[in-house]
Amino acid sequence: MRGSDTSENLLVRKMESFVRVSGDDIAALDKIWNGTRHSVAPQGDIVREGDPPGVIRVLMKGWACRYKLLGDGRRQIISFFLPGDIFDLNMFVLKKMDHSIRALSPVQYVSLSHIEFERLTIGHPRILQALWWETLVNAAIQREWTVNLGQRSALERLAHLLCELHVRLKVMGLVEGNTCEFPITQIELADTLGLTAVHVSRKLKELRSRCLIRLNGNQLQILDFDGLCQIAMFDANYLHLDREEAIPEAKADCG
Amino acid sequence: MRGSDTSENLLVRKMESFVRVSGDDIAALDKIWNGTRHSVAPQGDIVREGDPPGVIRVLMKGWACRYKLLGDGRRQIISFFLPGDIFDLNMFVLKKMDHSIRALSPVQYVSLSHIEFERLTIGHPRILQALWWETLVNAAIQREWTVNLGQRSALERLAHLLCELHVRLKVMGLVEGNTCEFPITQIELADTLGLTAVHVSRKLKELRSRCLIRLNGNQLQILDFDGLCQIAMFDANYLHLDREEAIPEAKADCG
DNA sequence: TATGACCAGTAACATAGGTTATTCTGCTCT
DNA sequence: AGAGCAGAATAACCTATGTTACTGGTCATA
Repeated sequence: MRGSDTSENLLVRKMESFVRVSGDDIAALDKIWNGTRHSVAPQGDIVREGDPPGVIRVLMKGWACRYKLLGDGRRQIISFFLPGDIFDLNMFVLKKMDHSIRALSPVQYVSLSHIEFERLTIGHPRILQALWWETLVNAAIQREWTVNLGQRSALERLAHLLCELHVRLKVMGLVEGNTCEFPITQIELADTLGLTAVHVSRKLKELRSRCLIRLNGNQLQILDFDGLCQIAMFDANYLHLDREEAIPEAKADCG
Repeated sequence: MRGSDTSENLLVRKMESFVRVSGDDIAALDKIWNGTRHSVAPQGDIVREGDPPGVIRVLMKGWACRYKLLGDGRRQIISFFLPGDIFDLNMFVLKKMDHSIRALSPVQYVSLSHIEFERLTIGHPRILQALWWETLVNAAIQREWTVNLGQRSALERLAHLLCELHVRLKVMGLVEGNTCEFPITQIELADTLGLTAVHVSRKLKELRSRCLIRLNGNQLQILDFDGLCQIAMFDANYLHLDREEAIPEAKADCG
C-alpha cells in the first residue's frame, strides 16, 4: 500500500512508530528529509574506520551495513541499515570511527550536523525521546546478533536474520504482501552470519525446499513466517515494538 | 599498587579515564559511591528478562554478566560487567528488559534512580559526557564481540576475550603486575564464546602450553600479552582509550 | 570422616560447517 | 554476438568443534 511510495518521509514513519508526534514535529522532520541528498553506489564506503565521526545520517533509500575487517581480510558485517534508519547518532563523542559503513545497494541519505541535531531535539522533546528509543533498540539488536552468532546453528541463524529484517521492513511499510526487496548477496549473508557462502547457499536451499521462503534475484518472499520464527526461535521482544501506538500488522505475525 | 584498595571510588576512576573531572564532580560521585550497598551472591539474578527497567546500577565489587536464554535452555552471555562498570543507563526509556543480568562472583553495587541520575548530570556536564563515552564504548565492545563470534576461531576468540578483559581491568587499576582475579568457570567462558566447556578446556590448555597465560583457580596471569594479542588479532582501538588523559600503562602493552 | 555437588581434564568418536573446484546463469561492455 | 565477470548451485572431501563418558580434585555439609 504505502510501501512503494518513495516520497514518503520514512523519518516521520520511524518516529511515529515510537511516539505520537505533533504537526510541528512533522514539519521539522520534513525539513530534514528534504535536505540535500547524498548518493552512494553499491559497495561504496560511506564511512571509513579511522575517520573522525562527522555528521548524523538518515538513510532514505537502499540498504547499508556496518562492517569490520580483520588483518587477514576476514570481514564481519555487524549490522544492517534499512531505509529510515539513522546512524552514528551520538558518535561525535568519540574521536575515531572503529568500523566502516558501506552501501549494499544504491543508497541515498541526508545528513545532519551536530548543531542541526541539537536544534532539532531541543525544540522537539518527543523526537528526542524517539531517537533515544531508536538508539536503545539498535543496541538490543546488536545483543540479539551476539546470541544469534553464539548459540544458533546455521539454519537457525539464517532464519532468524530473515525474521528480523522482515519485521523491521514491515514496520517501515516496505513489505508488500509478504514480499520485500532483498539486495544482499550470499557472500554478504555469509559475512553477516559467520558462515561461508557455500553453506549459506545450502541452507537457503533448505529453507526453499521446506516452502518457507522464495528468493529470486532481489526479491524475498516469506511464505511461512510462523514456520521461520519457529526454526529461528525468533521472539520479537528485543525490537521493542510493544509501545502504545504499536503498528498492528507488525505484531500480528509472530507470537 | 592501588589495585587492592577496595575503598577506592572506581566510579571516579572510570570518569577520570574519560574526562578531567573537578573536585566538585568528585564530591558528587563520592556521594553516590557511598550510598546504600546492595549485595548479590554468585549466580544470583540482579535483573530478570521482562522486568521493567528500574534503576541505574554501578558495580562496586565482583563481576556480573548480561545473558539471554533460548527456549531450549541454551544460554549466551552477552557482556561482562567489571568493577566500576555502569549498567542500564538510559534503559528506562524501554518498558521491559529484553535480557537478564546475574552475578558471576559475590557482587556489591549501588543504585541510582532516574531522578538522582538527572540531578547528577544536570549539575555536572563533564560527568554527563563521561557517561556518554562509557555508553558508546559499551556499544563498541558489543560490536567487537559480534566480530569475535562471527569470524574468529576458538583459540582466537578465547585469546581476544582475555586481552579485552585484561585491558579493561588494567584501566581500572585491577591488575597487579600481570595478574588479576578471574572468577569465571569454563562453562561460563563457553557460554560467552559460543563453544562447549570441553573445547574451552582444550584451548585453555593450548594457551597454557604455549606459555601465554597461567590460570589457577580464580587467578589469571598473562605471561605474554603481545603473544595473546597476536593470536587474537587484538586491536584495542574499539575501547577508545586514546583520549588526551589516556592511562599510560594501558596503552603501552599492545600496539 | 563420609557424601554429594560442582568443576576441570581428557579420551574416543560424531558431525556441522569449511574448502576447493567445477558448472551454469545472467549481466555488462564492447 | 561474443567476451568477461559476478553470483549462484552443487559435489567431494576435510577439519574444527561438539558429544558422551569417565576420572579425579575441591569444597561444603551431614
